[in-house]
Amino acid sequence: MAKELTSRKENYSQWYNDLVTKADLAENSSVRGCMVIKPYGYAIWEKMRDALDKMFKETGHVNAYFPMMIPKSFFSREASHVEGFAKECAVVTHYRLKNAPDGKGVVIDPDAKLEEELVLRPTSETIIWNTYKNWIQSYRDLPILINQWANIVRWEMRTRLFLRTAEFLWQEGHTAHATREEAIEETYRMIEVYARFAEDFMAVPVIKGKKSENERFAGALDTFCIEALMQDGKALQSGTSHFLGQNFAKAFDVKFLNKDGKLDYVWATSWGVSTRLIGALIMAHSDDNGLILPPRLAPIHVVIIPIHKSEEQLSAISEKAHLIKKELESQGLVVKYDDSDMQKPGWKFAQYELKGIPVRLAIGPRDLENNTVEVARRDTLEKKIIPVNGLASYISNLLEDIQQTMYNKALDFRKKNTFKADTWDEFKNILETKGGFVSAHWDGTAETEIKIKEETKATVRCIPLNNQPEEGKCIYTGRPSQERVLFALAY
RNA sequence: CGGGGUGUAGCGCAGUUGGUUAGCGUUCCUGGUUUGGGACCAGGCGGUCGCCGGUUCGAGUCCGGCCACCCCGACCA
Repeated sequence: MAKELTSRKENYSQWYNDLVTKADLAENSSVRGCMVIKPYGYAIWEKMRDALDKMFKETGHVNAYFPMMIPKSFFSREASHVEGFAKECAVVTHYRLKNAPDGKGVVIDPDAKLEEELVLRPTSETIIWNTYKNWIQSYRDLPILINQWANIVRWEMRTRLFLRTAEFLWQEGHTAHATREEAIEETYRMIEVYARFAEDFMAVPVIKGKKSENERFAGALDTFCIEALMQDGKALQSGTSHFLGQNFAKAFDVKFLNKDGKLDYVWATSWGVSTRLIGALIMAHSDDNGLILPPRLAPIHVVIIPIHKSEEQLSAISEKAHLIKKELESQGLVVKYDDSDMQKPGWKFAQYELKGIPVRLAIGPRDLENNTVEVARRDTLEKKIIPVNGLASYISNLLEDIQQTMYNKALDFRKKNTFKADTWDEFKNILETKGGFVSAHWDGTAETEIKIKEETKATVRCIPLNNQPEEGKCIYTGRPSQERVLFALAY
């Protein structure tokens, strides 16, 4: 119906772009590669942020804030970290503008050159570990369990709204521990938190796994991730948790006195999810009519639309609608009653479907007579006439059902699009014809992964955490392998 | 940074070998009729044709330069 939306079949990425802009989530800004997150898109982010923040607090973390600008020299401390980010750093070199000599506009004041350039954070490990150094002296100061909600700048070549932009919002947790075991435990704990969030709130099933050497975070010993499958068969990395070992402690000389009175370097983790999750949410669930939002992240749960001919009818309907609204709100739901006379009901139906509001109620003269409402659920587009009596409990059950149905549908999709490949031909064939996750043996070397990537564009998304050991041969080199890993084309 | 493409009203586009006052759809505004799946009629607002220069009696149109954006690659959450 949505006459303005490109269909997924016709052009998946155009569909995505159309959807993001037409559902009013975000738009491109006048700064190349940077997006404006519009109120509706930001409302979804706020829901995500609130849920995650609560989960972080429940696992013992506190929030803090570190500066956006980081002295350039900090980046040269940890070698692999620099290498990972050097190519995408924006650098502040001056601190003053002045009027142009010709009177047209302003120019950079050459006299205001910074002694040391500042880098807009692509991530905050360096500034944070430079700070932690001053906070940590003994094991009694540990652990430090801090999270920050912040913006990040990474100068990307090609950008797409939410999926990859030059600036984006995220949270980054940075923890410091006395022992290796404790840090590793924290790394696992947080990947679990992310997986739980993705599945319980976003209704997106994810594979928890470990990254290959190629895909690992620059500066980490191990990177764990959650990977989700999108409707076009491509994987999207949706969250990462890194075990940083003592790399940053060594780079920033952060030592503590342990119980035995000996100096040791501190163990670290970092973990993050970003506004990219909104991209995952869109691509996992939505259809050709528009967004489909899981109730637990929908900014508005229920929209009520009156259908009337006369003013008298409208006021009678409004009266009933307000009662229903109040009752639903008392159950903690966010309800919008759209009695605006600007658009016809049909237009509103299409509009709220585009915006992905989980439940729509329509009330017309017939309903008034019968004391009913028409209930439409967004995920299946099913419509039912329901008595007003007991409506509130019906709706709250319905929202639960929608949440669950969406998850099941996404899980089913992933199952149907996860394949095993045992030969190189099979492997290539699946990637070319079907997409999805391909479970295959791999010899574990970076060289082989790179070769496979060159020939198929697919990468090792992760080595699943719940993997069963299995003797096999690498799909590419034939060398022995102990377990299957997941390959996919990725965003 | 390579290859391709596009810049004309808020959005989507047309504009012929150079020729009057630059047009169509949509959105928007006004009034009226409508309202159970994207209504209709009438009237109206809205433009430095990406920018700079050149050719010409005359440039959206031809020439030169620049800029921006999009798509495909390399790079990445």
